[in-house]
Amino acid sequence: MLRLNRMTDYAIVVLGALAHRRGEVLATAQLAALTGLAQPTVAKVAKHLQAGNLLTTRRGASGGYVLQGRPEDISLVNIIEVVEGPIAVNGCVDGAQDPCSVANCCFMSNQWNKVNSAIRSTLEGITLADLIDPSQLFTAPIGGADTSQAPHRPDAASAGA
Amino acid sequence: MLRLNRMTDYAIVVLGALAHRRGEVLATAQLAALTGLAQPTVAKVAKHLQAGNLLTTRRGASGGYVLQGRPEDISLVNIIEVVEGPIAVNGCVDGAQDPCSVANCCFMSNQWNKVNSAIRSTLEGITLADLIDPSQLFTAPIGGADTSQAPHRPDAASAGA
DNA sequence: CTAATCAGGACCAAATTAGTCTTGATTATG
DNA sequence: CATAATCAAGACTAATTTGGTCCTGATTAG
Repeated sequence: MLRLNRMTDYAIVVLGALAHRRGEVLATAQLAALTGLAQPTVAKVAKHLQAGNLLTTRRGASGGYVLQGRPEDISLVNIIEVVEGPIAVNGCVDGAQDPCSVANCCFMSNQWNKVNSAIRSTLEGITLADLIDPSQLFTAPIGGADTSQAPHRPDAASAGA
Repeated sequence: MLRLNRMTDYAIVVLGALAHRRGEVLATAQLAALTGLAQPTVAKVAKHLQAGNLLTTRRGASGGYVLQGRPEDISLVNIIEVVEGPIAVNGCVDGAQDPCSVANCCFMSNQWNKVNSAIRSTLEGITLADLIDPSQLFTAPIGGADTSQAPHRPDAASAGA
């Protein structure tokens, strides 16, 4: 437990693909092929990332997405907060989305804030560059049959067929 | 996001109450009164904690629960893992309850394990004693009207009435 | 013996999450 | 200029998870 959303996982995989092809404009279809995710899912994730300025967009024919900034400069906190909102172990920490309603939050609030910022700074120290191991990443050609190394593919069957 | 279960919050509050009355045997009814939680909820949480050896039990009339061990020796990881199961930011880390099905888990698995153990060791350094501030804790008498300082009370209305 | 209390689940309801689909705006290309 | 490709935005549905309640049985003090 203490899980990340699956969407966050997806986001990281998508960012990984973009990082790998730095500078290239990749459309959702290409990203879907690279990551093994379904195309609508890629689109949904990309929307979040776009809104969070983690990638830039080019609309229209031959449009797509480009990673914004260097992988070493994108921290896990960054990605998580763009996709899931502020990190908050419970409703008692500052910035929680559905704050604990008791008083100005309960008496433990102060302690929880410490816990939260401890976790936060841990995640801040980890970057996209750390997460992706370029030597193993996305070795399959676009549209290739071998997407078997792609992570998290709930729709792996259709992707593989 | 990256939230704890509410049950974990409850567990901590319950443990806090037991820590405050160290040595005393407290029944679910008393714990409910102290914490402002509903009695069945206390019972449910206590069951978990009992199974995880975080508290000892005395059955029968005038039975109840006692904290097992010192608050300084009970870490947050301890509590979380007893209530929620192993800490796992996603299905790619060792010990996850619903492991990612791809290969022996995806190529990022190794990185995720690092992230996970970073978080884990952060939480390992925080104890029950750190979380509860004895000076403000559970000042209301048992059954007293003033439970307004108790945290997380979805059923606050009934508790206060 | 009786009443109080924990043990262990089953069960239901509500909230959240994941995933799909539709419609509309934008732009490269011929 | 027409067309096709592509992103934008969000509505909608289905599945899963979580939270909370309740019931039945075992244990034990008085």
